[in-house]
Amino acid sequence: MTYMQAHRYLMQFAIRPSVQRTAVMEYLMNHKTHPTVDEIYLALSPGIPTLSKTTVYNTLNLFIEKGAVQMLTIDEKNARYDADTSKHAHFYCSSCGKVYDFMISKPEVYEFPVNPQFNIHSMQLSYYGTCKNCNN
Amino acid sequence: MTYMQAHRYLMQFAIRPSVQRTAVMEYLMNHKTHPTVDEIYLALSPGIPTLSKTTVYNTLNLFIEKGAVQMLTIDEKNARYDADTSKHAHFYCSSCGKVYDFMISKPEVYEFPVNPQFNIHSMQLSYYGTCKNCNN
DNA sequence: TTCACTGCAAATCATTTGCAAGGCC
DNA sequence: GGCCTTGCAAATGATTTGCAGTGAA
Repeated sequence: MTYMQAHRYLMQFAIRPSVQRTAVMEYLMNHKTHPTVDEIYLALSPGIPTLSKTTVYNTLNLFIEKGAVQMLTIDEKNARYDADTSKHAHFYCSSCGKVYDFMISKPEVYEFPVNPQFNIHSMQLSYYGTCKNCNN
Repeated sequence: MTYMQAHRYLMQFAIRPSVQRTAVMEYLMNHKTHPTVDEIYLALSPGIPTLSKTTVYNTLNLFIEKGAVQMLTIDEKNARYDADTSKHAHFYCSSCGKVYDFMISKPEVYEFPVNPQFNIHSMQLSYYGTCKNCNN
């Protein structure tokens, strides 16, 4: 995924593509590891020395508002961000703290239930446990 | 749900039932609103004037460790706690911040998927949107 | 020129830690 | 006595806010 592709993607969401914003989106598209704010900041700092963590926060909050990324609440310590808004679940390893994408083969689990009490906008399906690397 | 029932429930999990611990468990059993630490503390303070928030934190962490309650990560602001460990989903209203229990009729969504990469201990199914009270 | 964006510093808020006092076996 | 529990105060760490400087349309 190139810088220009991230640039175009932002325009689709009517997000003005500044250098900082495009770099954050490019990073999210290329690193499907559901990074934290700190990880994004540390990764981009060398390339953009003036980057501040405030801008990373501002940028991610804007992306969420515009619907370009999803915030994951799977990890109680830090917010994590996912630019992949397609239907998939996540697995959180409580040993190493990594968040993995998790494809569930039953499509019906992703359907929004019908309930007159609730107007559902989105959902999150999260599994917890230990990953293979940590089990051995 | 009485104090004595909460007391017995704690014993089942090999949790020494102090006055503070039993009061926290009794509160969780009687208020299925997925309270935050602060809500629990504020509710119990009048009855137990010496209670400290540290003790509420200690107590809830102990309950989680022993498997007597589940921590919900549905709300990115505060941890929330649920003494009902049976299979059910949750709905988070992004307008009023309330967390509702949400029964999903399809039992298959609660089944742990089989995947050699992951050793699954638990899951959370969370829906986001606005509730009926906030829509009107 | 105007207005949105950026980034530093300070503030806020939830949670954890250190530690001393109290209570139970 | 010894250990577990409690609770205060301080520390930590993520996130937000205030605000002034910068840059683009």
